[in-house]
Amino acid sequence: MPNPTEAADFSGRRAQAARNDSAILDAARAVFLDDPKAPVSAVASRAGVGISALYRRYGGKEDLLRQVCHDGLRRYIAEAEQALAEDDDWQAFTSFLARIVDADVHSLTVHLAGSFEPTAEMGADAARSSELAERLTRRGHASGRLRSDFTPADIVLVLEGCAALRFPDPERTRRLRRRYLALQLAGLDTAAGAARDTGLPGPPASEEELGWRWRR
Amino acid sequence: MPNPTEAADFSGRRAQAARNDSAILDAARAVFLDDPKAPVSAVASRAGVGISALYRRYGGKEDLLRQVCHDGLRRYIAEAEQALAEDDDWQAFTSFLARIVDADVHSLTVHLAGSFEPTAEMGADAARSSELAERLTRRGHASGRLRSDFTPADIVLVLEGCAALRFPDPERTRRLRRRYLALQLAGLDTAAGAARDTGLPGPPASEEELGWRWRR
DNA sequence: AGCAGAACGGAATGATCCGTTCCAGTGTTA
DNA sequence: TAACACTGGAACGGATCATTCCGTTCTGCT
Repeated sequence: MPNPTEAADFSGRRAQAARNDSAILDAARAVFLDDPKAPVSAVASRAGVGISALYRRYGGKEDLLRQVCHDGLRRYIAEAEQALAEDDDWQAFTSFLARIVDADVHSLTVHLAGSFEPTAEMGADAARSSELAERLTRRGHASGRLRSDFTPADIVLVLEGCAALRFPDPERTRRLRRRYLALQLAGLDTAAGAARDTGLPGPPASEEELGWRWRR
Repeated sequence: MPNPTEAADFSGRRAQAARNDSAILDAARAVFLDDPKAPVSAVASRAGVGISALYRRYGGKEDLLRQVCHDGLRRYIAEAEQALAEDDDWQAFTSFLARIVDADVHSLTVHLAGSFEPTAEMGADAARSSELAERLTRRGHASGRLRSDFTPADIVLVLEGCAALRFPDPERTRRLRRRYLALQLAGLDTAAGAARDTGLPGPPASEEELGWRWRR
């Protein structure tokens, strides 16, 4: 039996299995992004496989949902870390938002929340993602350009507003989301003159308010 | 038989019928706002009436959906007209956005689109609402404060981003939406210094792109 | 008082949808 | 060629939901 870690070039059935692994996850992401309540069969047919190929890998729909969501969370963290690696503080902050919008990773988490029982590991990753967002916000403030009444919780809701925009063509969707992200950044950036007279109204969302979706 | 136009003070069954008329529409708005695919029975129980009271008034679910949506469209128009009555150009523009956000009327249209066959009258009202939005945008530009690359199509998407924010408490939802509306207005308002260096990226949405939801 | 019927609540119906299981077929490995 | 891993998709069973139907209550009128 070949070493399963070097999963490079299998032929026939094994190759198909390896291809199916990612095909199913990709399909699941695409399908559930479009409709969180889509049937499992839609994922299978989008992936070009039978239902059994899917059930061989996942214990059930909830399991699949969880994996897709957790995968999205991991991407979120990866993007945040990449952004954090930028030298310029303001650049780190803005590129983070742009990255998340481009990766279309936020709506995944948002729309799927509450449709499965989260694992402990997901909880840990979620905590890590919050911490990263906070670091990014601090760097934004440190740059002197981010308006002072902007909080990490605002990141979540700004991204959510962008993620709500959806069009048939994914690339067009990305471009339009960028347009409104730019608009909000203009409102955020004191170097652009924003926040000259008034602060943002109302308190930002609390942690508890943001966590509400996850309850089922 | 009493004159049905003066629907003021009926007693007993008639009064209940009159009350149910609005109770059902209110319930339908609330329920479908929360979940566009909610069952008809959910609307009935929320309204505190039986299913038959509902089917007595509407030909079916699609009919109900259509009425709710058309009602929302009419409110949209009413708010736009009120805003247009403001003296100050910039005030007219901003208060329009605030009004629509407060009335939570936009997400209604957005989420329900495509789930019913629109009537000709709805088409006419939709055209009217576009025209009003365009007038409001022109006044924004006339005030000299609205950044020049902002178009009427942007209104739709800004509102859509706000409408995507949703929390268990409606009042809290309203407040938080206002927060992000304010953020976007800050990015829109050249008097706040926005748009000093860069324009918004990407072209705005076209009419066709915005109309895509209505196709079924 | 007594009747016709408007209006109602909610159970019954019938169809559809969907998650999951099952099985026969196919290529792979030894 | 025998054992096996994997697959596609049909079949099953439960759940959901729009709609219909029926028995009851209340109103307005004679």
